Amino acid sequence: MQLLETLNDKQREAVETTEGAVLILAGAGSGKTRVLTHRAAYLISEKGVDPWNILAITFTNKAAGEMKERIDRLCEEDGGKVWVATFHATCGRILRRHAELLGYTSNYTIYDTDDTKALMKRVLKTLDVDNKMYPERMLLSVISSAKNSFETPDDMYKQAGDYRGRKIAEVYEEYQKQLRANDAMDFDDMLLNTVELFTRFPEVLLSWQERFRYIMVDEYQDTNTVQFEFVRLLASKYGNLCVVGDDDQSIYKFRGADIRNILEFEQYFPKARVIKLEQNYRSSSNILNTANAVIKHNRGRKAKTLWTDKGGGDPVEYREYSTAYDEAEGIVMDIKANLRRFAYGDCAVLYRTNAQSRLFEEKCVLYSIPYKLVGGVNFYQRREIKDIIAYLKTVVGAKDDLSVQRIINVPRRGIGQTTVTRLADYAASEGIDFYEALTCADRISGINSGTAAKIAGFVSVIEGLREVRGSLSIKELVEAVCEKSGYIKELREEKTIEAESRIENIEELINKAAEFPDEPGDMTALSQFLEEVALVADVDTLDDDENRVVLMTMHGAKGLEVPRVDLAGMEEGLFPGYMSISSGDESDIEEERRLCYVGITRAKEKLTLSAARERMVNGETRFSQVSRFIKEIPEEMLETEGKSPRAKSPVLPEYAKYGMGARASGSAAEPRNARPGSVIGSGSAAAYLGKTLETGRLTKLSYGVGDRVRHIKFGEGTVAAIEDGKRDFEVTVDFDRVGSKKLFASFAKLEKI
DNA sequence: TCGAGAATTGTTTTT
DNA sequence: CAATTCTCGA
Repeated sequence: MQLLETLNDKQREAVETTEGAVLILAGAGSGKTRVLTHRAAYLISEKGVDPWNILAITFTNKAAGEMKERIDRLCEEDGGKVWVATFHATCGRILRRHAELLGYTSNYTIYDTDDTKALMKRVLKTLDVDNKMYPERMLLSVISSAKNSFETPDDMYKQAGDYRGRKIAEVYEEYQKQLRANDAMDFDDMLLNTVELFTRFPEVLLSWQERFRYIMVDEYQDTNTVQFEFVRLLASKYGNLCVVGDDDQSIYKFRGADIRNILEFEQYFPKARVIKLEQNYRSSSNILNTANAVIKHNRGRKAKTLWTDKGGGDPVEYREYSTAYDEAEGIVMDIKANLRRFAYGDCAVLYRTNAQSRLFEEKCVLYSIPYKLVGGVNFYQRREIKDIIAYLKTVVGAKDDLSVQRIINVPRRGIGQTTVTRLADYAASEGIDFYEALTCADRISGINSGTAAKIAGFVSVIEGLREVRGSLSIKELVEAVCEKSGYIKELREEKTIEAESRIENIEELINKAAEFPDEPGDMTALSQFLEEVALVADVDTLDDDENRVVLMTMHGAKGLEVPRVDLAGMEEGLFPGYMSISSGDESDIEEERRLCYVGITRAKEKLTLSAARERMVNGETRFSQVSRFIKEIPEEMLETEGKSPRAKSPVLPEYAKYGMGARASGSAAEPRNARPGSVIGSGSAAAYLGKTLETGRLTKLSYGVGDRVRHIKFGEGTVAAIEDGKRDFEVTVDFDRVGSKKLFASFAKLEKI
């Protein structure tokens, strides 16, 4: 039983409780991955469970790979047979098997964010909706949250309070229709459809219940309602469900994650055993105390106190720079100066937004520091990669119009927008696929013979590839696509550095294809390859063994641990972000605070926090105050280059403004508090540090009780009451969608309609 | 049809 | 300051 020897009492309890529902509340760094891997190994080697019957769901593919490897190492039998995958990969694999039952082909396509955006554009065109009034981004996010709460277009239509709401429901309906027509699913659909499959076909559900008798879910705090339902259904026969999570690390509310899944787990599973892991093995006590100091400002969390028997370690540092440039330089130089202690691979720079990465990247290049940038544009989302993938999809015969339209003129074939529109219209009127329309282009009115010949050229490229696909491996097929389509040729002729790196990326894709095990002509394998490619996240490409500084967002850093961490951009308006401050909803701030907690707890030995007083945002210089999260840390816990940060009196730039850039204040959309020349907070050190944060007061509101108003996030509603509070008006609004909320007028930015 | 240059507009976070 | 969209001339 040496499997259990390396575990503490609580961990051991978690491993040994194999039957029934178990909720493991695992604080940051408390060894939850250890518990999960040991639990799987214990099930196999001590309880004699067939690895085939175990399902473990992780948050990223990288985590899945690592967990699989560790389980394998722990047990002599083949732990490799344990199904370890993300929610999306799991659903993808299940759906491949039963797609026909739901009216898809087993060849169905997965649409990523870019694809759905393109599709939405087309939806707006077919419905003749003004995309100024209804931006795609907003529509997609509304649809996504609808899907995450099982809301159909019909439901949405019935619930809609006004014209706008009904219009959005119509868009949702058409969007789904077009997805269907393209035999495609977006990320949300993958989960939704699996749940639908399980509910509509009990015999299918039963077969999977029999398969997965033991289920474990990692990062449970970030599951959404649909994922919860998926897990609940699967576990409802045997009831062996073990979830591991930490409510303090729930950072994906914007993506539909519902923290109630963890807070109310015991209500869903009354017999659930709850086990708390509170000993932290990762961070020094100075770091841990800092994390605790911040997170304790959140309400509505499960009581727990992380502790460690580690010593204090290095003091946590806080550095304030005058510009974001200085900040990047300071951090990078400091990493360089401390190389004896922390190798490049031991360092991570974390920030709130991807946009911040550029400065760090520049400085790393400047001082020739090896770095790895995670996030931003995913490898598989690069244009050239998506083009090749689109070719592959077309060649396999996926009825994905979007893919065909994407590549019909790539490389240049002289087939323009007008022609594509004509073809699409024709296809729509005849009720055929877009590609089919291409094969009879010469019969379509409005297309002249010259254009028809160009289209025929494209068709013959595809047909030629279709003829050979049966005898080629995936790798060879990718090569054939690059060759026959003239894609590589066009890039070569460009002779720019840009084109050069595109070619390199394509070669990288060919390498990936070569690694994929398949027989020549195996179309199922090709579908799998395309699916895998669609579900790769950027963190997945992170290789721990490389000796490079990691640059990424705090979201991306979840699940990671690094000896040295720099948290950059600790400024009000950036972190916590402007949106969370202005929404007037305290729970938004709490989510940011959890993110801060996640960031802090990534560090094992050394943590440095930093802020810049001045930073370029949207081409405008923005001045900010120090993040409230810094102020939540007791002064004596922070070391600030000998001096206390609060004793310093920083010089306030003349046009200091709170939150937004200069343009907004000039736009006169609403009365601004800060006229140029009137410095908020009077420039004294105390005011700068926000002890007496003075946002100025609105003296008049543009709306009154009974007026209809619009809120940037909650949508439309009616003003129920206005109270003249101490420092601001407190406005109570009954929102159509989200119910009644109390907001501060100066933050909420309500718009009268 | 297509490219160059102008204009506009935008901010979280990601499977 | 981008990145994307728009506009216009060839």
